[in-house]
Amino acid sequence: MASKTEEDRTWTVRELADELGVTTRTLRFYEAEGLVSPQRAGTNRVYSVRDRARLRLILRGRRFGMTLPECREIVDMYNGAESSERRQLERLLARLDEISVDLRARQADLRRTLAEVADVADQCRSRLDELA
Amino acid sequence: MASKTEEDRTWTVRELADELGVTTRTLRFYEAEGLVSPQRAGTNRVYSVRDRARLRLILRGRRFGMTLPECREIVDMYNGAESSERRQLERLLARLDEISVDLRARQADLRRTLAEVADVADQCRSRLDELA
DNA sequence: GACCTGCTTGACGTTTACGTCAACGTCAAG
DNA sequence: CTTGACGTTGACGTAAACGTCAAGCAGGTC
Repeated sequence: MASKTEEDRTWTVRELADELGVTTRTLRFYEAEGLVSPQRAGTNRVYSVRDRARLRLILRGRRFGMTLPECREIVDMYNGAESSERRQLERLLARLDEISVDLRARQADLRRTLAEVADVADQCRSRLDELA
Repeated sequence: MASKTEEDRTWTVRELADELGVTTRTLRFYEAEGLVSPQRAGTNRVYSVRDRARLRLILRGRRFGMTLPECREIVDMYNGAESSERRQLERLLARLDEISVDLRARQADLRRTLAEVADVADQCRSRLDELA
């Protein structure tokens, strides 16, 4: 029996756009750029759970300042992990390593930034104390 | 005696651009946008240690996907911490709090991303093992 | 004094990532 | 059967963040 769980849920453009916090234009644009390929019900777009997952990945990439081509590279990789070509898998692993190096650098950068922000806040509080 | 340490070092546009990994155009653009205001030796720009610090902050912001206006807000705050107006300091503190909340969210986001990347890498390795 | 190097200021071009119409199809409700 | 609500595809517009000339000055050198 095909269990009809949330796996089968679908979304219209508007529904998904609203949920993801973007406009329908954005979703259509991403499709035109080949970042997602939702099914169609006649002429209308029907987004699947997988489509939604891809889009979430893309949007996260965007929040980190990645360009759309970069985002595409990432999402393409995610479903490339089921590849069966040895060569391909090795390239993927190498790329994943590069990415995680970059992400770790960003983490460190973030930590420093947070420390600095806290520092400035402390200076503020000191000044405020002086004024009291 | 004015100790002539590194505090007094200055840079030309090119020197600083090269060091920061941007073009001179970028530095001039940032100046036109009011993000930095280097001194002049005659007509030529002379960047100070402080200018450099501001620029590093701005560029870090950019790496995190902030817009230039957002970057400006940040750098302006950094030297606004020496303000003496109570009202101003309180506003600053509030804003700093917002920022650190945002940064923490990004941290969490980054952690998730790193975990996922590691996960995909594991899947890759599994597949490679199967192929052996 | 010609030449080169490095700086200057415009001014216009370009790319990215969408926004914003316009014009049209479609399906259920009244 | 018409009226919305929601969808569709172009096509053109736009803001941000620079890139890319062009034209010119300033100072050192051969």
